[in-house]
Amino acid sequence: MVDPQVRFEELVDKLREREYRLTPQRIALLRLLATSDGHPSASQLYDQIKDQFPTTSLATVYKTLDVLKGMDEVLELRFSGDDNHYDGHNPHPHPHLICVHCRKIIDLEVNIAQDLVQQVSWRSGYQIISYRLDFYGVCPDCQEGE
Amino acid sequence: MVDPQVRFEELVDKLREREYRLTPQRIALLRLLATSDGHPSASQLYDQIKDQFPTTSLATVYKTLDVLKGMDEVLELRFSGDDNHYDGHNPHPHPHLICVHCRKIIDLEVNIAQDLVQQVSWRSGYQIISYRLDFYGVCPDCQEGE
DNA sequence: GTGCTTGCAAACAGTTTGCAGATAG
DNA sequence: CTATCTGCAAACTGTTTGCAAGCAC
Repeated sequence: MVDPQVRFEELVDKLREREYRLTPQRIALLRLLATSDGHPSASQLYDQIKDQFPTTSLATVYKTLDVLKGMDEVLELRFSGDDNHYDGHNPHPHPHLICVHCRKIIDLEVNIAQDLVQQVSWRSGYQIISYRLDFYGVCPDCQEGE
Repeated sequence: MVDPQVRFEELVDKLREREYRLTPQRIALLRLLATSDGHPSASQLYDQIKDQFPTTSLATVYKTLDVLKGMDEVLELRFSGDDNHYDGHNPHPHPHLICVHCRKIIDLEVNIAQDLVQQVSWRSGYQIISYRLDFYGVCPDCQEGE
């Protein structure tokens, strides 16, 4: 994983390059995205920003996330019956592993799916643009507790 | 794919077995699920049922879908920024291919992901329960039109 | 100073729920 | 006959939008 500080500065630079304004709220969000290694949801991000900026609003979080999504700098993960989660480290599609018990979401480092994309494209005639691969299971910690 | 009529009767039997009541609205929904080979959304199903039962409601569609989900007889597919779609043919997880242009959803017959599940389970220590694999792309029809 | 951004509140969409009346078994 | 199911309407959840005031540049 990229160093959080480096990633944070990268995000700041990208916003500046495109002449987006660097408000304190945005800085706080960028820092959170760069440092939190889980995959926080919008409201989790909001809760943490609120500690520093008590008047901040969820709408602002969403608006900034929209900007970042549009720049392909965060990956939005929508889950069944859950709110969306955001990955600001690696904005490109990659497999995730979700614990159905504690809801922890981890990245799968292995990029097993790259071969699949080629195969599927070839077999179906589709021009494959992207994919989404999630595994649902019980993580080692939660297996013990049962 | 299983013959729609056979699948329809199968669904009817499963409901009867568990002593759910076979109302005309439910019969209509089961028939739709068994025959429609796209992956209809709740409101698409509702629209079609409404032709036969003008007083039917979306809530009833959802309630019956809930029953079927609970029996593992339909697979609910939630998509980003879209409403849920339902697969009543093959209720077990399998890969899908979604055209980002015409929104068509097709099943991938290949079950490439079975090996992956094993690999991931072994590498991560997770007890894998299920997975979700969607490819996003442009289908052959939509490629021509561009 | 200009106009992008914030933050509130209200709107929105899909889904779920409560309940009185209808109906399958 | 009775418990389940229907269908309406209202509630709910996460997300989006409109707009006046605020602030980055």
